Amino acid sequence: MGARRGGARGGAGPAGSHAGRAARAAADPGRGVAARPARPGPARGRVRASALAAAAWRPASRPWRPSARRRPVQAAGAPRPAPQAGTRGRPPVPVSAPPQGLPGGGGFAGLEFAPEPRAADLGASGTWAGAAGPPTPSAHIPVPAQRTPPGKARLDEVMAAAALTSLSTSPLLLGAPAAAFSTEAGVEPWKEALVRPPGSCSSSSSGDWGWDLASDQSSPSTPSPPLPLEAAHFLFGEPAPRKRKSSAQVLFQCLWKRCGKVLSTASGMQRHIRLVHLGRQAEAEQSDGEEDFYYTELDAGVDTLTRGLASLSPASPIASAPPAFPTLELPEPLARPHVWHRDHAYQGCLAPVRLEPPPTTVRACVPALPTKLGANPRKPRGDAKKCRKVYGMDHRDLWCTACRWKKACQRFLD
DNA sequence: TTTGCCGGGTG
DNA sequence: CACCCGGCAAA
Ligand SMILES: [Zn+2]
Repeated sequence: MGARRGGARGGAGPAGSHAGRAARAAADPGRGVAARPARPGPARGRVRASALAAAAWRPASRPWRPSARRRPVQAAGAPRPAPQAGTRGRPPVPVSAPPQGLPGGGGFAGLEFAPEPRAADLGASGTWAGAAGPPTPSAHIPVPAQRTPPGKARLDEVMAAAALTSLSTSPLLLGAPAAAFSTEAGVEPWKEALVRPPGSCSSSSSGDWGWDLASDQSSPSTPSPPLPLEAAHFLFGEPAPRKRKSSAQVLFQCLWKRCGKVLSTASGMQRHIRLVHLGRQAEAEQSDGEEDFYYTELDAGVDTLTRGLASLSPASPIASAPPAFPTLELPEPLARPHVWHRDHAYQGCLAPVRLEPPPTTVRACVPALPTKLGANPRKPRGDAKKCRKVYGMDHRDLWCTACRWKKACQRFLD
């Protein structure tokens, strides 16, 4: 029936607002996407950023998936139509433009001012240059081999014993992760995200995809959330995580973002995490158990490991898994690094893909539940905060396209 | 109340 | 197709 969609909810925008998008659309020549000023105020250059982002985002394979390319990408000096008087229930948002919220040279601003050339540049390189671009990581598994001071990777045998002692301590799931977040992500996550220039995504270096907020290079001591939450979730949600490991050999895998390091001893792993990721001085005895969160154990020789690897292979037949949930896909990307790259060219390399082993492992288990739930129509609802929550209603232009369209978020998948 | 997003619209 | 939003259920 619709028809009523004149947009203009009691909201506000009298003038052009009226036909919500209609107006905008008309006034919006080149742009299609981030054209949304999100609020009556004139949106500075901000748009450009998201424009780029949106323009490039493209899930590998997902529901309703918007096709990769949207309209022609923005016109250079396109004056933003601005108005768009909150067609939405933009309630109490008299706030001022976000930009000013930050210090002059502040992160957010950085992007906004991105000079056109830059933008164009990016667009180009981000999109295709990837091909000729950096060989990137081995295009396979996240190779750690990047930093990790080769120096002090030794005394682990020694500490093993000590570490084992503290190993038993149950992880303080509340403490560790929470703390990690509060450190920086506390206030303005979006800012942080933007701070990192889009270019850095494809920063040749070694495998720098996915989230790389302030993780390593910037501040080793301030661990950006690797995936503690997830880890926790699966640790608990899992029906029978560790079944029989008595006979099987057990390995320990680092869950840190793109580390995935596998060690044979828990202590070794703990030390690894403490040193490399937590930035602490490896003193096993002082371990508060936080490390426990950043690694998981694998059943070598058993499905866990096997499967994990399997899904990493280009030919991974995720088909086997129940179609209930969007499994973690990466067959394509892996097969064709180029495409892969393109994916990341979007929105300041937020968090599109996490094709690391850890999550994989998790995934392998989760879907097991829904098998029977096939009848269940509705998905449980993601646990992660989505664009809306993260960026807020103001800054809507920072949301991923999906979110803007009220679709399932693509950037922060569950 | 807010958030996430399905389903269904529009051009 | 891109884009938007009503409206519901979960949080
Ligand atoms: Zn989103």
